[in-house]
Amino acid sequence: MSQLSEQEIVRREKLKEFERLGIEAYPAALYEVNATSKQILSTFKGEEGEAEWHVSIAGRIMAIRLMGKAAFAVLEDQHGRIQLYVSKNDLQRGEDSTLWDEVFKKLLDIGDFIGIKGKVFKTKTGETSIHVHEFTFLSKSLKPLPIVKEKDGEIYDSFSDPELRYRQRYVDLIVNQGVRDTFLKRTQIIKTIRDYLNEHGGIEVDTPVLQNIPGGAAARPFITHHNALDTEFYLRIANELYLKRLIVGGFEFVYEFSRNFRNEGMDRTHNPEFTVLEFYVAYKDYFWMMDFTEQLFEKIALKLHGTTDVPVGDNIVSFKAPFKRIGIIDAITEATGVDISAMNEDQLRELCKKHRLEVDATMGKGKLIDELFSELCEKKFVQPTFIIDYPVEMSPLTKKHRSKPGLVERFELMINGKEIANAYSELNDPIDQRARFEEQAKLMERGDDEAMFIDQDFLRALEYGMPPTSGIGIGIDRLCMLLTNQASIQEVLLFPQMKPEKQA
RNA sequence: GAUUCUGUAGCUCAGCUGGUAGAGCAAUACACUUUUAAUGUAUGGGUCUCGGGUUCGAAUCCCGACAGAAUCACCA
Repeated sequence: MSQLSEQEIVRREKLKEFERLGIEAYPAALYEVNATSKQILSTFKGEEGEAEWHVSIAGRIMAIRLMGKAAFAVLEDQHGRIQLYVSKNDLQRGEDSTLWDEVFKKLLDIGDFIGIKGKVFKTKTGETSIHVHEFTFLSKSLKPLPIVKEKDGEIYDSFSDPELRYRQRYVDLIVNQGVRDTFLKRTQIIKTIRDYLNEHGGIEVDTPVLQNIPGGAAARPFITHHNALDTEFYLRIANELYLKRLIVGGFEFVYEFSRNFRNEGMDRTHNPEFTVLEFYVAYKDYFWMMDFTEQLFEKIALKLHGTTDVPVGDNIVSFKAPFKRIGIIDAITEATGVDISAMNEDQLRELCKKHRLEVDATMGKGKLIDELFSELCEKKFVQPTFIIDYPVEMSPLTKKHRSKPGLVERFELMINGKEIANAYSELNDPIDQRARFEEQAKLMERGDDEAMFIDQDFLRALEYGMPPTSGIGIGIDRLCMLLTNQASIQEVLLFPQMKPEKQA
């Protein structure tokens, strides 16, 4: 604990004053609440003849404007802020004016929690307020909050240092109006998805985070150690292979909001732990999945914004289904003007070099095409677009295309120049799957540290037979960034990863 | 991981070419019974991120560390 500031000392001294007056600064008893700031503000009209409305509400004091024998204060509860009007007369108890002179005027600080009872009214200037006739101390705040002021939409003295905001998210949530709203939206997005999947027969499951073999994606994992087993485990990079095992087991529609962990760089679109929704539906293919996905996205946008047109940065993104669909080969051909469909690995490498893309010997045909696409095309897709039919080399878990040789039945959903979802007709041929894993093993030998491990148990499961299935992974954090119009992943994660704080 | 920028009061910031720190809000005291960035008067508050160096003298210049942001690389 570092040294206390002057203001912290003052607040601590007030605690002694509480004791002297016999008032509990941290009372144990519940406080009965029968209204919220939002309810009051949205229903009270202040018209003549309107019935008197006595409320009991609780929250944190965010401002005090003391004016002699009366005062205005601002109370913040979960739903918003409401103004309080307090006067000496109303807190007077016979001869005893302690509640006003001592408790309200001297001991109450910005940041303290109080409960109040009073009558709703409108002030001269027309602001709905509560005329307080009783107040109870609920919890004392010992640290001064940053004071953010606002007038006509203009913010003064904002609490804006990103480091402080993310490390002390609790303070950010208290003082910055709108931060709480972003996270409520995140919750609503997830709830909308969950409801939608449940309505369509989805079963929510939990699969292991600690895995022997980190499978289902190309990424570097975190490694941890189990003491009793004296074994290394990996934190999952994806849950795909486990969900498919459940399809083998007879579930026909499973989903999981999967916290995944990847030991890679951090920036404003990457956090070491992040959330992906994956779901798998038996007897479906990737065409069905595109239909289902665009319906889902349209529904989320409507639920959240009441419209399918969502502002994202400088653009308006339309989530109105159906979304555009284009083959990845066509997309690259369009961007480069060169038909790459018949090119071999060396020709592709040359093309990459021509566009000044970094390539090396470990990159196979699939990676080269991926490179071309993500460098030359990805950013162009602002409106939701399904990029479909990827080369087999870059999709080791995807079923071969039913009619296009060399391709697989896969799509990625691009929105605002970013990949938001990735889906396929799942590869369920165990012989083919084994061959694809062996390809990956070769890539690993060539030095690709993101190539997949061979998961023998997963192959064994497939050998028992998996129905034709379509599956998808949707990046929930990025979806939330889109729908809340945030440019940084840290704005949609309550506690984004940070380097450990140095203790003084 | 690389490059650039940033770190001064509880918060947001100022501090020119080196002379030992300032504003607004917040706090404290007083005044004010419908204010709303309330107002007025007065007061207090700082190991200038940390550690070295140059200098008579460093918030300021140099080196290093720590933390954050932006861009790039890797990736979702």
